Amino acid sequence: MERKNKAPSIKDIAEEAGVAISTVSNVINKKGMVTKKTSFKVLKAIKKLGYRPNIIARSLRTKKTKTIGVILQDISNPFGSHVIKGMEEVARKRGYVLILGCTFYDKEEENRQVNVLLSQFIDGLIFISGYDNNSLVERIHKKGLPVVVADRELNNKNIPSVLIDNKEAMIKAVDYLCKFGHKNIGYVTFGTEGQTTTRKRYLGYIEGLKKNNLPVKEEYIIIDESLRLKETDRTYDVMKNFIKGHRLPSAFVTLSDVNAFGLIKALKKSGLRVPEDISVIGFDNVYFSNFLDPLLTTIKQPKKLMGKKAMNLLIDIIEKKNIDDINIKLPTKLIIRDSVSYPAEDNIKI
Amino acid sequence: MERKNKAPSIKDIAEEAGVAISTVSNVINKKGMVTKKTSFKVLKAIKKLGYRPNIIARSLRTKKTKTIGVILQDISNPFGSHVIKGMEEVARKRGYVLILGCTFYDKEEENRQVNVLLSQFIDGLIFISGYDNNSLVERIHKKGLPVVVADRELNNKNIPSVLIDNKEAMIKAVDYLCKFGHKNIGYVTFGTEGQTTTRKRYLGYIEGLKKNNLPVKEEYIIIDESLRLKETDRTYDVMKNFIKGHRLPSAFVTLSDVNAFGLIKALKKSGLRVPEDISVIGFDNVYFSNFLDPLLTTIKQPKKLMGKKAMNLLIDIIEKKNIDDINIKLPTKLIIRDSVSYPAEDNIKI
DNA sequence: TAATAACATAAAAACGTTTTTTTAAAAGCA
DNA sequence: TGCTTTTAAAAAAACGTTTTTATGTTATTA
Repeated sequence: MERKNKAPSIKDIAEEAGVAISTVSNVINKKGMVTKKTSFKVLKAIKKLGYRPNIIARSLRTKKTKTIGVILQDISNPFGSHVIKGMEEVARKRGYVLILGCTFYDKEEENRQVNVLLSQFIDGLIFISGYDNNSLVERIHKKGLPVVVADRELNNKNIPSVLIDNKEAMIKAVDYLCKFGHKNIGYVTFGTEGQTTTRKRYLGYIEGLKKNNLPVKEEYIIIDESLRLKETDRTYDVMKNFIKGHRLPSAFVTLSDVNAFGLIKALKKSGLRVPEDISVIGFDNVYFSNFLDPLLTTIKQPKKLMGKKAMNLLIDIIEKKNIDDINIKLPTKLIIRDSVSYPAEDNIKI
Repeated sequence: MERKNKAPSIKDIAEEAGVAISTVSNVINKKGMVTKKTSFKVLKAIKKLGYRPNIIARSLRTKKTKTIGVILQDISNPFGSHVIKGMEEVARKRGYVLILGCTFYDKEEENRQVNVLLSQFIDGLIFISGYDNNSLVERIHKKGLPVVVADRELNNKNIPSVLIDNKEAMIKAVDYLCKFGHKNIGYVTFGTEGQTTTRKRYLGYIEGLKKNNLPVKEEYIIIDESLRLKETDRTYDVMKNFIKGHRLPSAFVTLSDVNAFGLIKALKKSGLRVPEDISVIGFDNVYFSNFLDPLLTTIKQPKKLMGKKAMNLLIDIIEKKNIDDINIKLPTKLIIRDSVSYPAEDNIKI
């Protein structure tokens, strides 16, 4: 009397409807020729048994999984989470599913993740803001797996990408400070190599100074690898320390908003006012930039849009749609708020 | 002369090594009996051809996909992204892969997502902070698919869950304000029904007042459904508006930190000081709570831990490990910073 | 030494689809 | 009518694994 409660298969439907398996398949996929009458019978059986195609079996046969892998460094970072948000939205709407892998800034982990995902499991891969592991991405690309790189500049223009112009954006930031008459502009970053974003932004900072006929002063450039991980916390610690005993510039540019947050906290705790004593400008326009005190002046990156564009591009490639440009460049914008003002008397020292 | 560049299959390995397919399988899975010698031959062939098992085919046979679905409302929310971070970490370490679905607070979307994931595709499902769609989760549970609910209280204690005690936590917040002598304590939330978190926290607020012999004053309770989406922005707008023309309490409790951020901005823009004029207490201990001005006093939720616990619980269930308790309760903690002080003269009105 | 047990491997079946091939019936045409 | 073409459906093959069953050695035992 007992009955196995297995999910019905296409075979069960075929039996129930009294037709062949292939006919059921044809009905499901609207392929081949099948009369209204048989189609109806099949549809009825499907409904009756509550049948759902097994996507694993389907994938095995079609070699398509409708699954897209996304590898990024840290999902809890506000930049990353907004990019993912855009990706997820597009994937879902286009019938794909998104699988997420975080590398936590670990190069080995990046390799491992790629290997996991590459096991003939995903239809395509998006790399977002990993290391400049050109060889890794190129290996995948050569293998024939559709891949898109987001927020990272590759030399190989054959690899599809979605980017902003980090250098140009950073020049904008420096220009803006110069308009206020700042002559001593510091820079806070966790590195100038490794990732194209950090490198290009640093280059933009340097070029911005040159463009405005300002000398590069090493003493105002803080490069600290340890900021990478707990970005805001560490920036606070490092800058708190830096502030005592160092000459300070009249303004700081930071690699990203989260660094700016830490910097501003450090400045305030040291008795300095922002922007009256020191101006600060961020990068990213993270949501909370607009709730800090002072509201943070920053460079806006279209985070969610970047995610959407990257996902659309990838799926277009997977589905062999016509594509005009595989290297998409997104605009940035200076968001003027309250953290920049005129320089105080030159070069404060506590 | 042309050669198909297909990935090698187990069959190719068998041929290369001169053994049967089943033997190769046994070597790969360390099952059955196979001599060192054959094993070596097989391993050599695997290496030579760069063979990797096709997980789709494996899944079809074993009925295990090593894939876990996670449904949450919004990945860009700092609470959600930290929970996911914890989940991803555990999943990865235990050999699973995480697929992500966002519902954006849309009940229909929630249903759709579940249906997508349920197509015999995932080994288990984690629901985090969705609507009180008891029936939905129970349907899944009854179907036999391992499921864990995080950050949401269900009546049915047979369904595994990982939670905090929202009510008790909120009472702590009210208690703390009362210790400072606050008699008029307001509450800001986007709803008191729908999600258990919002309901329980509201109940905690009410019970906290009672416990401290304070009357519930409707005039100080702001419930605004629109806060749900752009939480901080909307809270700012709504509270900015509320502040003019209303009597204000001497302190506010908020549903979550992101609401507190908006509230504080609104208070400041209205010329009020926090905490000198009005005290504010948040909920979540989002990373940026520690960089606001003033640093936000708040209730800490172990976000990442919640993600880890939920994922571990789910995988334990999937792998039929021994489990002592399927309803895990995580501790909360009051984090004392700078946004709470003694009440100013009673009841400010601008 | 012959029967049996243990071991190592091979062969075949199964998972649930899609795709290709085959078959049978109906329709079209000279 | 008899032959070809078209149409609809069935049957079989294939996808790449794991699992079950079968087979042939070698070792063990009486």
